[in-house]
Amino acid sequence: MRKIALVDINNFYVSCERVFRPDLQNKPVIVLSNNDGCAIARSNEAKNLGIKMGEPYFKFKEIAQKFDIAIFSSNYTLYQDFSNRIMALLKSQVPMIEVYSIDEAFLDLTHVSEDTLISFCQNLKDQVRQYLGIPISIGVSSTKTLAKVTNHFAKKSEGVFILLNEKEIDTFLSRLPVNEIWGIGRNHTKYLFAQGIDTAFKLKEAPPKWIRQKMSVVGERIVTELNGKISYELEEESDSKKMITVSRSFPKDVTSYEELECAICSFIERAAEKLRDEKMLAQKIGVFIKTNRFGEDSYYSNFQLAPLDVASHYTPTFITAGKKALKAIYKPNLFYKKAGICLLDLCSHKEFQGSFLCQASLKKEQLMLTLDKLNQRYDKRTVNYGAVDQSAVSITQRQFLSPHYTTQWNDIPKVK
DNA sequence: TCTGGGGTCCTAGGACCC
DNA sequence: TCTGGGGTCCTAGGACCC
Repeated sequence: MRKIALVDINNFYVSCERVFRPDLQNKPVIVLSNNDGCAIARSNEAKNLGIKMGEPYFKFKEIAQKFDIAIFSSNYTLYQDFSNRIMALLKSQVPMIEVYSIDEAFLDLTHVSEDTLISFCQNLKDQVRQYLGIPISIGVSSTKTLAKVTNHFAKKSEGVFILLNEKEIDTFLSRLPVNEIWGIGRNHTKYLFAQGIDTAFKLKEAPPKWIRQKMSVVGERIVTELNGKISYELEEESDSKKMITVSRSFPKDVTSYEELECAICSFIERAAEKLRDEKMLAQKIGVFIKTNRFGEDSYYSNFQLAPLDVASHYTPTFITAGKKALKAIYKPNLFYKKAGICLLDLCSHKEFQGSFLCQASLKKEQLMLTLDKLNQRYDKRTVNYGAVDQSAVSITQRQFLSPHYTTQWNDIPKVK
């Protein structure tokens, strides 16, 4: 039988901060998101005070003061560094590991005999604690989904938990609300509850065909895994990224074009930097802007650019606006036109150009023309400045597009 | 007043080709 | 006025994850 472990770092960001602040052990601690917006990591003590994941800081500020909660702004560089060290340590102890996220990894422990499994895991846990000062939990079962379930119960006990016996698995599945299963989110939960499926065990017993119909293959795979059959294999080598995004919510509304342009240009620089780190090339770039999603009407606009078009040999051919954007432009207060112009500016941005095969492909005039056409199509509607709350730049990458694209990263001409 | 950021996968439906 | 069928590729949007 396969034995798959899920290692999860407990309250990861909080645990990192505590390494440098041992006085905060057993005290409530919270790490906030960008702009100190909301809680993204909570110590157990903070959880017990009722603070929810993602809760905005201004909503729990009073509680924080009253109970003397230690508050930290996030320090992702530090957390990533801790993560790398922990993963390296785990890697040195097992034949196969899949680093799933910054704070989680799946390990293949099939080689470990059942009677030594607990001590093996306990030892891993102790090592991470000893060398890095970080607490982890380990759950072991026969599939990834079940390992996730097991880890859930590991957190409630001593930090190591093993479930391999089917009867025992069923017992614990009966105790687990269906929404706690990996891959069952808000929407599926609502649907499943309406159907009377409220525990993991009931989902396990649900007819696969019906699940497939209602929840697509994704649901079907979950049910398969709950039944102890693998549908998600461990994947050791992570493929290269398919998308790179740099996005930010603004601390206050942005209402001028200059401000917006400035923000987007800095996103582009960062995105291009990441692209180079990955040694990849961009196929497409998109920009979106959003008005405040908590406002009465929330507008969203998304623009895409395809600078590399195989058929026309690198000629930039179109700017498209998504359906939502098309709908949105019929509403006032949207940066429709301005966002388009912004995109054009990006094309001449040196960071951006560096990520394409051929600078000559970026002809501003051509893009201007396309944009003009687009504007004509949607009428000379007056577009006012609106308040933009969030913006992003994303780059998508696809494999090299044709045999002609044999250029290596280093051969790409640098832009002066 | 203040509400994160970065990803993946799946599907329906449109565009396009022969 | 009638108006193929099958295949592939692409995109937007939904759902979910940490």
